[in-house]
Amino acid sequence: MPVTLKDVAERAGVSRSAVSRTFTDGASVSAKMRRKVEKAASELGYSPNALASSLTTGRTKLIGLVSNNFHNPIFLEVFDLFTRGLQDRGLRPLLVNLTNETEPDNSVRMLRQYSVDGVVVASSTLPPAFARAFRDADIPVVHSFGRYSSSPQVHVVGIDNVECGRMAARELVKRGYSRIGFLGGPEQATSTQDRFAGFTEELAKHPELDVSHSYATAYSFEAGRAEMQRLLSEGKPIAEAFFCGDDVLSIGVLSAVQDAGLRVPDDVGLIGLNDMEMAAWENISLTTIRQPIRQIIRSSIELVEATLEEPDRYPEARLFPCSVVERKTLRPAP
Amino acid sequence: MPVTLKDVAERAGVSRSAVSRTFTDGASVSAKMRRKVEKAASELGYSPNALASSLTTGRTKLIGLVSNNFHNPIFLEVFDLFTRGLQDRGLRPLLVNLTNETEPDNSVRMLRQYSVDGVVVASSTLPPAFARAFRDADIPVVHSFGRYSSSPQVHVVGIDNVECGRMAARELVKRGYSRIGFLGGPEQATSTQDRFAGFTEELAKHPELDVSHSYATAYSFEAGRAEMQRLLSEGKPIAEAFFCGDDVLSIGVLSAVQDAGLRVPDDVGLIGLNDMEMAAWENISLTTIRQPIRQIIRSSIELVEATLEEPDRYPEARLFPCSVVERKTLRPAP
DNA sequence: TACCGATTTGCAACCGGTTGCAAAAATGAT
DNA sequence: ATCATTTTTGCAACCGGTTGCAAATCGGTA
Repeated sequence: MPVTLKDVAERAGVSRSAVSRTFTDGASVSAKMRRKVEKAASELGYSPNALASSLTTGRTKLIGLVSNNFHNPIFLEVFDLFTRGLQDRGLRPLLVNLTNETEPDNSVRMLRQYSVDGVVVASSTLPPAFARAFRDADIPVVHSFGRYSSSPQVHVVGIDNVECGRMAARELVKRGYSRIGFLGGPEQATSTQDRFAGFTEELAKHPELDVSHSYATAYSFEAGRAEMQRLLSEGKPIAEAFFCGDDVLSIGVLSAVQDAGLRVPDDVGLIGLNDMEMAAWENISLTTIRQPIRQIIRSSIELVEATLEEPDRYPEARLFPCSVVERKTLRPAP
Repeated sequence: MPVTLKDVAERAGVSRSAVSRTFTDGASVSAKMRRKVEKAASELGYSPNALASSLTTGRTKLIGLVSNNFHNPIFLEVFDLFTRGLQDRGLRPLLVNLTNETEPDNSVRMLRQYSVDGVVVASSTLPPAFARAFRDADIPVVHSFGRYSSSPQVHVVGIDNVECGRMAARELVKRGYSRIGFLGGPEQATSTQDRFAGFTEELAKHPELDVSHSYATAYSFEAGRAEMQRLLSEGKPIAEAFFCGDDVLSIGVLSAVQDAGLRVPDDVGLIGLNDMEMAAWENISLTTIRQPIRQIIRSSIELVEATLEEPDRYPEARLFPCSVVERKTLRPAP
């Protein structure tokens, strides 16, 4: 039913190769030939089959976009930026939802079956081994928001989560809090682990402080809210200020705190991470650490594209600096 | 480099057809043959090339997922449900981000080039003609959240937006508001138009009421906030209660109202539409009309799958009922 | 053992394109 | 007009699979 190369060739009275050449740029076709073919093609409404051509060219222009975070609103922006960015370069995002799955095997097999040119793993929770599985299958891969390592085995683009942990700690210390809490995302998430590591490392310089920590089960509003409710219900006094693993957690925490009749920042201080759109809303006004999402995604796309050209490119880590955005959920420094 | 059918056939000492058959279910292969082939295949790490086979079978299992709403958090859930649902059925979502584009031509061409088996248009703003362009190109299509019509030309799954408009109007009348406002999404969006139509139709029964309307430029927090700020800055008294086109708009409106020092629901009443997760947050507690997202998406997937089997299936509209969820942004009925 | 029908297997053509190579046509110089 | 050179074109093989058909094998029965 659909019109093929052969149909166009017959209509134009030329060989199939001629038609193929007019649709591949850089090929040698005379102006006259091109006109003939284009006329026939447009009369028939022909457009070349990308998958058939991928068989011989070895390029599908498909990029696997693998993520496991479909509950954090920041990821809507992540998907928006990734899909737009890829489209603008003529690449097609094949979306893989990894919810409830932590082994790479299925995704690797599936994306190999579809001959994707490359893969972007967009996740701050999956371990480096996950992205490595793609490289081991000879699929170019970039891990966005992944764990930084001084000797990365795959390309990583993101932030230095350990440094962010330190940054949050310094901010809380500066403001004179003495009972300080870490309320992280899932304990298995690499970003949680790294932020916690930096946080405690920095606070170890201040042994007089009382430091506690706990974990939410996910990077989501509900999980943050539930974890704070649990802390409050234990009856023990909670920390004066918390570094929450992520803005959406912070906002959940905020709602639990307010429900309990406590005031922010007077009774409880909060600092988040991400600077999502909502953090700036008037009735939230979350003090947070800004993660430069747009730059990370742009750079990820550039890197994956470069890796398509040069598959054996030496693994690289690209880190972008974060900074504190001061709003209204931490008390001022004394 | 990657291992092909031929490699496996040679290793197992059988014909290529034999290998092909062991990997297509329903084909005639003896147990002995199957064992031989599977052994060779697993030794070589073979997995069949889905795109090559699509050439002869005519099925790619790719489904185009087309959307233009990457700013409304509800769509993160929409993408989550769609991708999971499609994956569970062995279908692969090829995501198309339509931001800033309203013509279907590019998407149709691109998705035809990739031989998608079907398309889901997930958008409450695009007109029926958009989805029709896919059907005109002989691509099975389902329009999710699209405009209902008594004689649909393509499959539509969603809600009766006109009825939702009526429902909101009845709710506001019931509570005794006399100055009533409609604050919709973009004026071109079909959902905005339909909700407004139902809303005014119902209010026409109460000529004593003072009804006004205005539009935000997008279904987003910022747009809702900006539009309410504009209304407030005009100096004229604003309505006592608003039907906002969508929850995320309502929340933007809410923040502008609170910034202005007004109290909800005492000074201003709000009713939204969607019942997104955030609407239930304690510090928002939005009274809203619940749209059954999960059912709509599940049904859309079932319908698109059915249409793959039966491309000439008669166009169908599937509508799901909505209901008011009462929280704290409307005053109680007198 | 010979014969019959049912299964299983391989051959070869095909899906919709691309591309190396050699033949054909066009171009330019003399 | 001739010839050398460059450009354009078609042939045919190939990409990685599938499938109709006929030949080969199998199992059972007479």
